Amino acid sequence: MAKIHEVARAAGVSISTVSYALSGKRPIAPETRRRIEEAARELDYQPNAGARMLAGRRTQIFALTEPFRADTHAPAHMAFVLATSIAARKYEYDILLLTEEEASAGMRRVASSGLADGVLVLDVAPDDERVALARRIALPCVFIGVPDDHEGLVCVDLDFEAAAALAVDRLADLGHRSIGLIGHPPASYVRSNFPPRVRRGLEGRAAELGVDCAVVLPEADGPRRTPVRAAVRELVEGGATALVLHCDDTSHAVALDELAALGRRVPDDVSVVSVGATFDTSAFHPPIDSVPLVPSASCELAVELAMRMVDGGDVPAAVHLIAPEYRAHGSTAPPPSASA
Amino acid sequence: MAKIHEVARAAGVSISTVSYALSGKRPIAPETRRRIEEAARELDYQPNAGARMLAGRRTQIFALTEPFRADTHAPAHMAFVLATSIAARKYEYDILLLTEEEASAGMRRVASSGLADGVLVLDVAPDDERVALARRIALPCVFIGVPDDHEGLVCVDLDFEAAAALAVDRLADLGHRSIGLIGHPPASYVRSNFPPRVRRGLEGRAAELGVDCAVVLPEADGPRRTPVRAAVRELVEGGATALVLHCDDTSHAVALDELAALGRRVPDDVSVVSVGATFDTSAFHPPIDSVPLVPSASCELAVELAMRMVDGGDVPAAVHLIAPEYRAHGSTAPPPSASA
DNA sequence: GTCCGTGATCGAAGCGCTTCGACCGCTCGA
DNA sequence: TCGAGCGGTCGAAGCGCTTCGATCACGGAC
Repeated sequence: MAKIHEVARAAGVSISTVSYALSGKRPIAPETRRRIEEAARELDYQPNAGARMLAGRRTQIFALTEPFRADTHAPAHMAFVLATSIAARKYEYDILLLTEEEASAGMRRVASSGLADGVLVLDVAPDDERVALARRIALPCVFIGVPDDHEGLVCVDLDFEAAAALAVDRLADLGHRSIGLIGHPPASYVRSNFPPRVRRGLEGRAAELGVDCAVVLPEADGPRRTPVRAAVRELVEGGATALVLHCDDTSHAVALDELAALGRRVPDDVSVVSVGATFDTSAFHPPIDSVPLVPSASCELAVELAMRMVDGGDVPAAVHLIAPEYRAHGSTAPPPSASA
Repeated sequence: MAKIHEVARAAGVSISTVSYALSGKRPIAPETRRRIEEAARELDYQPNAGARMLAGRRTQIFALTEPFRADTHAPAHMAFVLATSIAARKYEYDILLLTEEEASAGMRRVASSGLADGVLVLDVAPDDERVALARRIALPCVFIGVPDDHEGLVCVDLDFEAAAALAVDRLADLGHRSIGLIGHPPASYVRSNFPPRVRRGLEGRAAELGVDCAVVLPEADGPRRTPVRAAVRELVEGGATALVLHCDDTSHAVALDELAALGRRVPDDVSVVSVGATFDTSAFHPPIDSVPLVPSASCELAVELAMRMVDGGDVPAAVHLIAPEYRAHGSTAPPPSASA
């Protein structure tokens, strides 16, 4: 709770010199700077947040709007919140949490009270109500996810189409001619923005390559995940030699379990690739190849763009897609027919 | 982005009158107040956050420290974060997120820069490092959870001992003389503060009432939850006529599934009670009686205490335990032997 | 030797709000 | 009738910081 004038007195300089020394905005003699820094350290000086906001026109705060919908997949979203927070701290920014109904009312409030320098929008729905708001408020907004109508917005996201296509490429390269997708529950294809993109990417690239492609979207249910098991059986018995998984971690585990129950070995009998997972697919038995969704990648880019906007740099209003990356863990191989 | 002087001009009064009218801290003539409120509404006036912090010595912000440990159960913690945020908004407070390593460094930073009026501590470990920090900083701190060493701290939590005891009471009242507890994985009994309290409460009350009591702590594992199934079998075959569940939602579902697989009906053959669950146990098949852990109850009390401390009221440094509540959903009945 | 440019530092003016003390006119009790 | 008291309002002093000139000493160029 030391104040700047105490530091100034301790260092034998004026208040403004302290400010310039600490911000580096004007040249200060090395010896003077040293004294000031030492005094600041000894007094445990931290500039008062309110005063800084008022005088500096910078709050050093980003608002994070996160609706926490009932169907929000908690672990994944926690990972995004965490990644955002860590990315922001690298620029000395803090995160103010705006939840629920507050996601919209809060955005407005934060904008007009000048509580934050920018807004990061998480858990984006295809028809997100925050889109309209983002266009209206005079605050940099970055969407992590892509709403249907994203004109004039700055969005960041994994290139899900390319991610799915990458998985298809890999499998096709190995000689697979028939692959199956186990997706999220059907409801997710309405509420979230990315499941349809994975499906599109997969089917599109499969068509380009002349690869057969079946899609099953198992309903969500209890711990038995019966629909997932049924999906695995359906696809494998239908002749698929490779499975692409785009679903939650439990479904991954259940799918592997079902393959084992069917006596199909991975990767000898069936190849498996995960697309868009935020969890660690190398921890499964067996470890699974993955084209992951990396929260820190999206969040770091989002924060970087937000910072540029705050600093007055101009950032193209566009969807900034992050290139996918294939992580091999040994769950893919040529199909049995090819080696036979 | 309207400023107070614009409101003052529009309403034909001085700046201070606007401030008093809006804060209610001095009597203002009804007609004047009306004009001011109207002007504020029309200009969409929101006091500037920085100016307010500086002049008012109130930030209207609570910091929330949430370490997001790897073993943190995401859905439960998201529920707490959300509940805290909602509780805080009732007092017009916002939540600033402090995560990870930042949980400690951030507490210090927030305290000495005056960014928040108080700190809410979530996901408390028995030997939490934030305890020492809380004693050192000059900011109201409220722990949601009880660390081992809580002297001088303000803590809020469900009375887990009483919750477990309540479950035992209910079962004993119905005539059960042998009950089994299926708890969290053993590791949780070291890392978290509440599992041991449930166990203590259960065993203690069971001993008082002369009820047999067996405890199994199944290891965490994959989606099959084999250890949970084994635990159910072990307890039921060991003669338990009632199960107390203190574990995650998947384990609940698996336990019910295993009972069904064993041909034991709930509640006719086996009674089941859940203790300390944050999820909805009435959604299971069959619905399960519950002595729940209600995030909003803990968080609302925590925020209320924090507000009192901010307002200078004195709050006893103590563990504020919340009385448990029994929610019947039809999963308990007298044991078969009693009715036979 | 004078002048000017430059690096280093300082003083003071805000930033937009809250709050203290003062003021003014009115009512009511003595 | 007079003054105390009070409801209602205003002006101004900060809150702690950033930042814009201004200042000053010093060296090099002419």
